[in-house]
Amino acid sequence: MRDFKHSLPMELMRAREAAMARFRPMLRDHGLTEQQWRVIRALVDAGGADVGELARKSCLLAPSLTRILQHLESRSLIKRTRNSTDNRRAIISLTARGRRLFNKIGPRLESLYRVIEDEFGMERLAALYTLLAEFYETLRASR
Amino acid sequence: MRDFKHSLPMELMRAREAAMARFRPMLRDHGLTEQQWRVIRALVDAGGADVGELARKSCLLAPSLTRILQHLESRSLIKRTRNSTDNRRAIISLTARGRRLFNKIGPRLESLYRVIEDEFGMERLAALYTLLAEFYETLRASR
DNA sequence: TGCATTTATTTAACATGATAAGTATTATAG
DNA sequence: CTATAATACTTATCATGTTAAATAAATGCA
Repeated sequence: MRDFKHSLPMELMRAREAAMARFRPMLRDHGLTEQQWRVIRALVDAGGADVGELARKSCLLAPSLTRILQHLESRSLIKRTRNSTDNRRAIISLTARGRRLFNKIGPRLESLYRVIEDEFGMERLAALYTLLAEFYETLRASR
Repeated sequence: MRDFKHSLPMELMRAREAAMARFRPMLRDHGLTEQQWRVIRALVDAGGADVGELARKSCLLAPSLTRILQHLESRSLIKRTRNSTDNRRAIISLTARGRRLFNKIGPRLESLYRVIEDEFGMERLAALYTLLAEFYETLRASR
């Protein structure tokens, strides 16, 4: 049997964890989890979205997102609007406070990211991105 | 700012999730989570280890591992022994039942893994492994 | 020896991951 | 129209992720 150390899901996890270890402390300093940050960032990117779209963009399962949105709403970082044509959908968007928080944290995370770029090299990083995207698409396509 | 879709941690997570989606149903059929399986597999690989070593090999945080070991022990899949020279350490090993479960599930997961190899290609898979390992080492080294 | 320090593991508290089931609203076949 | 199915969330439940603190045993050193 293939060596345990070469389990692909575990290698992907270790790589991800190595990266997140760089970002997590700063998010924590601002009272955010990495998942909460993903939601905020997805909202900046989309500028308002329903829960389903947000779940896809932030790679979160719907039940997790429900809880996260409750947290973010209680901190007044997001707000909910009703879609008048479809009352099942709740349209989520950032509050001014949410945008301010993004503007404060975003650049700092970007600079941490650039450190990784420098250490690992842009070319190899680009190669990694490409392989990851291809891997994802390959497995999705043949599902 | 860099496009949200190109967040490295998220790409790593998506790729991992795409792979795990193939494996998880079969593990679930046998009442195992992916983390429980990682522990069992690490124990087969090591043939008995203390909790710290097991945490490293299975990429689990100690508190998670503590709970997982309680579950596995209650199902009689693992057993604990005391290390006579250091009473802090608990030596964990598989029971006969644990080994039987591994022998039943292991080959089936292997064949699922080979499907992925076929779909994505051994060469690209090897390239991905290499990049992931290098990425992990790079970030670890400069921590 | 005696005691502060380190190491190994567990417990606690809160947040998310994963699956199934529930609820409300919209779409659709008959 | 209207019963029924599909859609969009939400709730519930159990397991794990993450951090901090607690516990207990081993080590180091005055």
